[in-house]
Amino acid sequence: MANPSTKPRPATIDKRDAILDAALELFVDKGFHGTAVPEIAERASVGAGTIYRYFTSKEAVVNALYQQYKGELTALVMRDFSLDAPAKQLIHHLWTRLADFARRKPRAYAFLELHHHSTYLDETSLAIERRILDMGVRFVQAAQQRGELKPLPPMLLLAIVTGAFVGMVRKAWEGLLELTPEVIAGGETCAWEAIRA
Amino acid sequence: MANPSTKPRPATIDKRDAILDAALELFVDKGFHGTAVPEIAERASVGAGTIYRYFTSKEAVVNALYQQYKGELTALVMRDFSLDAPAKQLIHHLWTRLADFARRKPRAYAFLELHHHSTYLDETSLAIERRILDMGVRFVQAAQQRGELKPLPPMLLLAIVTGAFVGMVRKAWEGLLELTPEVIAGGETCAWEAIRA
Amino acid sequence: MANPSTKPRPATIDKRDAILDAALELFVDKGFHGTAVPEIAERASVGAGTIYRYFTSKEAVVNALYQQYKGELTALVMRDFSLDAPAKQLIHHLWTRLADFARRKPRAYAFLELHHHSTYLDETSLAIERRILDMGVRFVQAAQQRGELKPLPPMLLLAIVTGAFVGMVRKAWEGLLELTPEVIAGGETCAWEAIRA
Amino acid sequence: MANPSTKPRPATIDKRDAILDAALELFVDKGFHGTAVPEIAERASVGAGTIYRYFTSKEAVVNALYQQYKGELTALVMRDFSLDAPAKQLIHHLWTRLADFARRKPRAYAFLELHHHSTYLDETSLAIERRILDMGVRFVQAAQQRGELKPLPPMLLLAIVTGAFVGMVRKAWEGLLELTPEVIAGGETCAWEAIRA
DNA sequence: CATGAATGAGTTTTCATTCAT
DNA sequence: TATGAATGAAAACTCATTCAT
Repeated sequence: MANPSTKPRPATIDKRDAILDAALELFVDKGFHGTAVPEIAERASVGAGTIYRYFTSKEAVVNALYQQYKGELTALVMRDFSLDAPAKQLIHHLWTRLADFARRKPRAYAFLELHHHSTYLDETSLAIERRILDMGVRFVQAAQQRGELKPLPPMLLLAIVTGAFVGMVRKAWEGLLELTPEVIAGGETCAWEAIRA
Repeated sequence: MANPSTKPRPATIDKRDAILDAALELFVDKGFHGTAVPEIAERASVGAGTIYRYFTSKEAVVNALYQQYKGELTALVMRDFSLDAPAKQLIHHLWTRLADFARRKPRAYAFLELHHHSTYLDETSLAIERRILDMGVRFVQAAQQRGELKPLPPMLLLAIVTGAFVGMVRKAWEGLLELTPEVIAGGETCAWEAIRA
Repeated sequence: MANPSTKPRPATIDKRDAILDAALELFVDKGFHGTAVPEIAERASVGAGTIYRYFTSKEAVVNALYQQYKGELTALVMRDFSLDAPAKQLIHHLWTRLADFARRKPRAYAFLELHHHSTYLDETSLAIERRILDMGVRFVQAAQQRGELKPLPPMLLLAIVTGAFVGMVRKAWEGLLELTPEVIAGGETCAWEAIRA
Repeated sequence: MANPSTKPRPATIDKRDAILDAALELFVDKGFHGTAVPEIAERASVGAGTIYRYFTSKEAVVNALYQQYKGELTALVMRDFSLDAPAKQLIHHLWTRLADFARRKPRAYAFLELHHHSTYLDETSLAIERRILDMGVRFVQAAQQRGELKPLPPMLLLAIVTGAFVGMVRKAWEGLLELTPEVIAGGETCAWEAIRA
């Protein structure tokens, strides 16, 4: 009642978001093929047909989700990221930003993690992934040239750090580890000592 | 007369194995729900109905696969595993055994990794997983008491090491990293330095 | 505005009824297991999947049919049934009401008769049957105490009368007997003289 | 051991009979379409393929059963059946012979009763049924001409008597009535009084 | 002869998508 | 624009029948 001039916006955005939110939860819990479109509709409190007014297909929904959250995560990590800061500082930046995202939006992080390389992701989604990886490799190489990191294949160091992070978060999903600030900081220490020269 | 012990071989074992092999590949590539039973049958060069002579359902196939390979991997890691060896040696043992398995049976390792906590795994499958985890935690605690590892939550250290390993192997699946002996050894060094006190 | 109470009519009720009608015919002709769901769908001029919007399974369809028609028949027989009327009058009531139903809805009567004790009937369906039988036995006992019926086991007298009725109707199904008013009345005479004291 | 010269007979006949016996039970309990051929094989302690050495198809099994028992029952009823005996005596003969069969071979009687007019019976099976019916009608007509029976359509009288008998036996199947000699005799009295002039 | 493993056609059921309202 | 009833193609699964042993 506060803003009677904006007519078609609120509902439209609300619906699209409701669909994406519902899909996110279900895809994480039951997988893409294990989730039925009417199920998404029901959880979104939306008619089944409505989903097709916002997305061309079920695949379009996963890809929209993937691109939205991968973009969000990338932006979060990139902001204030100085390419020539010391490696230790870069790791700190990366680790805390990722942890922040994973704690604030655990579903979204789980979704990105679980749907990495699925057959139903389109070229756009896969391209984002590749671009981020490329950048990571360049950072590692730069730091290695400065002698800050172990002289191992950059891809291996990247894999170790991101793998360790994913390992930590997954245990948290399973309820086996609580992501307290201490745990996150401890994980960062491990990650740093894993790759430092 | 020469070999009276091999009776159920002719086709029975072959067929069951063919089905499991086909299912392994497809489940890794397209997921459980993304794989149709007739698809498995075709790749196994077997009639669709035949699958139901060996397994009661599609779920029974995933669980058979999970239990077979998880058992195999567990046995491989456990053999000659001395509980009171120095932590560094334990990490070496774990890392090389896992890497050996992941290199020899990459599909099987990928399968185990991707299907960890799926809704279609039965209680037996999930119990195996829990048992292994328990054991891991106890080893870490023992080593921590000897002052060999960082005084962080055991579950975190476990997560860091296994996460790092999975990260390494995943990059190998994607063709971004080759699992040469040097790379594997390098990864081990990282893992060890990540958690050493 | 004129008729606000009839809302779910347009197609919902029509479709459900079309499915039940089609299933009734097919179940009578070919049996429950002998009838395929798409066959029902085709005869009902409905998509195969539509059946599952109205019934949870094929079994649910038989049971819905059974309960609908058994209820209808029971209500028809019960209406104006005076418990303490002379037995001859009760037989007349019963016989004519049953015959009326059997003539107006021969398929439905055949269905009820053929599916009496099937393994796919659920507890609700079987309970209806038992309740009716109980009532019949009580009527017979009362009439026997008044000396109107033969002093034989009530269940036997019940069996004789209902059996005779079913025998008559079955010959009509087979086209060997026409259910004219005279035939029906003749059958009633037989039934009455069969059990009268 | 008494007769070493008859080699292939015992097993062959045993097997065929075992198959028929198993099929009889299953068809009565679960219906024709509800019974799987391998199920019959298992209950007959015979390989599934063996059934096809004795019968060309599942349908051939039902028809063999039908013809065997219908023939047996017919022969039993026909033996010593004098066409010109008084109707009361004929009813007694019929009723006691049928009851004898129904008590000695309840499964077989149930089978004949339940499978009367099924789509899977072949022409031979159906012809037997028709022939018996014809004969029944002629007996009734003869007795009517002698003034012993009610002047109602012969098919109706036949239907009443056989229907009453079936009604009696069915209650026995359901455990609601015990086929003692008294009950059987009581039923006969009812049947006779139902149709007597 | 007897078998039972193997099969593919056929069964019941689900679900992504459409479209009349 | 939003809906959800309707659908048919495709899923999981069953079973009558065959055939190598």
